[in-house]
Amino acid sequence: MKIASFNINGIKARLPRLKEWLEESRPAIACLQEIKTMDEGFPASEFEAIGYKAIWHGQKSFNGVAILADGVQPKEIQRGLGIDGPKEGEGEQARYLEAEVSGIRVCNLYLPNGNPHPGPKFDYKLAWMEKLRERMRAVWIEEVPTVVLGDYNVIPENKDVWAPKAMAQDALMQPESRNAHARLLADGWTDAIDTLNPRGGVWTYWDYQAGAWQRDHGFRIDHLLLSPELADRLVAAGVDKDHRGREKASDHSPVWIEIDR
DNA sequence: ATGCCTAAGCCCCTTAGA
Repeated sequence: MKIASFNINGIKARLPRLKEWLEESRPAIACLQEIKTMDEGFPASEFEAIGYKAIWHGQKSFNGVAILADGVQPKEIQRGLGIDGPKEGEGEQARYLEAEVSGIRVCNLYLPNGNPHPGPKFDYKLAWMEKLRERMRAVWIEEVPTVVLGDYNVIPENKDVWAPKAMAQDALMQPESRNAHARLLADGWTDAIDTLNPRGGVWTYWDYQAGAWQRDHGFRIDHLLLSPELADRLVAAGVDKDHRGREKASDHSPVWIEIDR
């Protein structure tokens, strides 16, 4: 059974590519980030037509997350983490959606980028990570097979970026960001890609600018963290790298795990 | 030191991304 995460950077602009990927790789569960549409604009019928049922949490212009499942309706558990955005009075951003699908708890997230650093957006990122940790701890004690996946916007270690020096000032790899991420792992969660690729050098994102894709200047910021109940069933993990090189591609590639049963 | 590139909005420039 394949479970995937894909930051698609706009569901309207990406729809042909997204459907192509779903039909080619046929994940049982597909979590999307940055759908960049309000709830009304979500193309649910397009996914129904190829056998996927969905739940989604949209927002105007930015952010937005969705969970698709092959032939079954995801059962929503929670949306949002109860934390307001960094601008005065904007309310909560659409960055978190949790569901149960086929006996698996699926927590789909789009973590704040946090640039520029330092500043209110960086503070928001760190506060969001604390909220996420609280939620992960609450799910952990339920002892259900759980995957917490999505665009974490954190480069965990120097082996996860093409040139640490080039990114040194970026919010994605500040010590505070890394420490907050390390605390999640220290709670016991298993980073699926890292466990199977301990030497690093695996990228999930390549910038649109400066020929980053052609030069393979990427980094790893999309992660799948597994609870012990699911880590025991992990058989493979990978990145659908070739999708980054296609026409009208997202700047992220899909990442996935294969689990037993 | 800066732009590089892309998506969306209410719109031919700004905001946001990472």
